[in-house]
Amino acid sequence: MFSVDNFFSFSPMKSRSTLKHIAEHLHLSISTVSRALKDHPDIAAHTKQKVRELAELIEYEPNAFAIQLRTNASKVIGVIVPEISGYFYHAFIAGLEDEARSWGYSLMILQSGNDPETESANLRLCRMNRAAGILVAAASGTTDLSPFDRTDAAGIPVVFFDKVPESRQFPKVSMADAEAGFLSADTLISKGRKNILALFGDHALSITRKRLKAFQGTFQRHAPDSRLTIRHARSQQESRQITFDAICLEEYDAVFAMSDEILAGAMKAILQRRLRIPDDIGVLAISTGLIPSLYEPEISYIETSGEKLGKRSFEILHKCMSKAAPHGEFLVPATFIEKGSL
Amino acid sequence: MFSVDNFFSFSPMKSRSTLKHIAEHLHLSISTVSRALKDHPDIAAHTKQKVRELAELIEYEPNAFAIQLRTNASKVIGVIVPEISGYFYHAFIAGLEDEARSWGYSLMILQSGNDPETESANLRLCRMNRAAGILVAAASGTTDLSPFDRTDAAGIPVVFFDKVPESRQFPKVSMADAEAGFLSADTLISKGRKNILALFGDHALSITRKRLKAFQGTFQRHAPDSRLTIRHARSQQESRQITFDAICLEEYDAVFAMSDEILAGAMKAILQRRLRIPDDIGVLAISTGLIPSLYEPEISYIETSGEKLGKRSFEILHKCMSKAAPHGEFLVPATFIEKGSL
DNA sequence: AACATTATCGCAAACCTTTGCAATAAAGTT
DNA sequence: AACTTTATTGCAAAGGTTTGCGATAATGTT
Repeated sequence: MFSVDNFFSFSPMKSRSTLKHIAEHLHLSISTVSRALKDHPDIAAHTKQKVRELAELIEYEPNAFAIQLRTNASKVIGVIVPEISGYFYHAFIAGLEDEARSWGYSLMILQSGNDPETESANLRLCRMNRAAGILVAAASGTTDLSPFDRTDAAGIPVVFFDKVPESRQFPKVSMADAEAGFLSADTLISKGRKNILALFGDHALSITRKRLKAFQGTFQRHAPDSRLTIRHARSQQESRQITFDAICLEEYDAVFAMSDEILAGAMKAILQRRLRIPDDIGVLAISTGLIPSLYEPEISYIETSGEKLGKRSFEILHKCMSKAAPHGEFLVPATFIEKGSL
Repeated sequence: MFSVDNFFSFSPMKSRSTLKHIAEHLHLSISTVSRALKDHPDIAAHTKQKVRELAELIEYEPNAFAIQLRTNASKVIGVIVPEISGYFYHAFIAGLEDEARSWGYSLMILQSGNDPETESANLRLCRMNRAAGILVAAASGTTDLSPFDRTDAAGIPVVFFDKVPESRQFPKVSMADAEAGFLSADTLISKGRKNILALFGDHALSITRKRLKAFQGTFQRHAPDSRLTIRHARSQQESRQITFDAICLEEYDAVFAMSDEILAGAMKAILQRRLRIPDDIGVLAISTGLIPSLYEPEISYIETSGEKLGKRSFEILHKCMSKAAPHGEFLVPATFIEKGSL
């Protein structure tokens, strides 16, 4: 019938493997070829056979651009994060990619660098590429939500995660911060820790306030006689300094760190003072899990899994994309992972 | 002339802002509008003015699909890595994104999970999406390079990074492993360490062999009287066990870890034995930088920066995309970062 | 006044695929 | 024999943009 050679002699390889070429060499119409390849019932079995054979032979691969133009939809999900690196987002992205791939979607990753302007430009990119949906961890400076409105109006669902704005307009998925705070306090109480240095992040951040509120509330309710020393740190260095000063001044039962960054700082101070864990001092953190696994003994922690958040976020976004618009805020539960530090 | 209202009354917002609509409402042809928007000299100044105004008013955003179909090229770079998370790749991706964005490119991130089949599928995805170029950290099981050939034949440049195959066909960019090995040895020697426990990864990996060879060679040449204990570990746990056993049996000057994972294991053993750094024992690692910064004192390390590798990789790929095909292997230099552990 | 130049702009094809509908031929039904 | 079904395939439009070339009118040149 035909060989690879004489096919290619007609059209030299150069990505010229289109429906049209298959059609020409089989003396069929483009539409027939198109239907044959997607197993349309209208097409005769022997025709399908021939088409499939040639398609395989010349390694036909559909042109995504044409399909996307025709259907005006892509299988790409835009992801906008302040930074890819750092303690948290890469885990999120990994989990998200896993889930997305199993549904046939790919990820388009954009960093905002915490700059609302870049964020807006990235959003525009997603619109131009007709992303199927967008996941956003808002830049800390973002107050104007109109760029997101525009995206939403263009029919591209937007779901916020982790750093979510106040607005109730968009679906949001975040860690169960209150639960994590509660669980932290509960764990410390049940381990009999009474005199605790509790390190939190920037008080301006809602995540800090949520965790702190639940943490304090739980102590007041279930162990009002405990001694709680609350401190706030805005960086690893600050956390270290605060911890060091504190443990030099006084003996604590335990140190609690509300995040990986804070934990890293606190651990430095503890290592510097050469305190024994858990005998001299107990340690508990809210964490993604990597950092706690680096010490000896490993640090017990309340897990706020980036992977899980990623998977969950995709689920919510996926619902949004299939017209069944969910609404409100969704929480990824926190769980206690026991290691040897308490 | 016209108002927003009566424009929208004609065509209700629904992402219907195309060149065609601008043309109709301005009684111009599509081509004129297209040219006006890209400041083509053929178009009269006042026409450009009007077009731009309306375009802005209705928030015109070009349809990327149509452009890509027309030009058969996208501004997307495919990135295939074994895993996004882990000690290294997220830093790479972050650096790459930074550089790519400044050139107007976006990233499409795919995980292979170290599975050659998934890798091949991801490659196909990149082809279908006519990626402008592809960066690949090969899955460890990948031996058949034909999927990459096919991509290359389709006119999409492929550049390998980090995990690079033996083949000399594709450009490769990787860390200067030999240099890192040399630098490590040199640093240990110049700090006067004589009895060293040196921990390396899986000997089957080329990265291990390169670093080890340079490391050993340097000692033989510059400090042949040193006592080197070489050990191989395939995981954090193994590294820890090996280190623990070793430092229980004998007193070492220093511990050297050839990677973050190995370092993490070694540090656990050191912490467990409560050895003082750097007095009881010195520590040096080849690392990305995050892990060493978590201990007290921070660990000195030879930096193999994922960010830098990302930026460099983009540069090489960028050259490939502009027909100036570079060739061979490119190395990102390693530098010594001094902290307090030696 | 006849011609050449310049400034603007529109036509139409091309990129590749999908899909409603029409067309054709073969087979079955009365 | 006239008719309806069924099976198979093709036509053509649509999706939005880019671009070579042709068209028109206005201006400049001899």
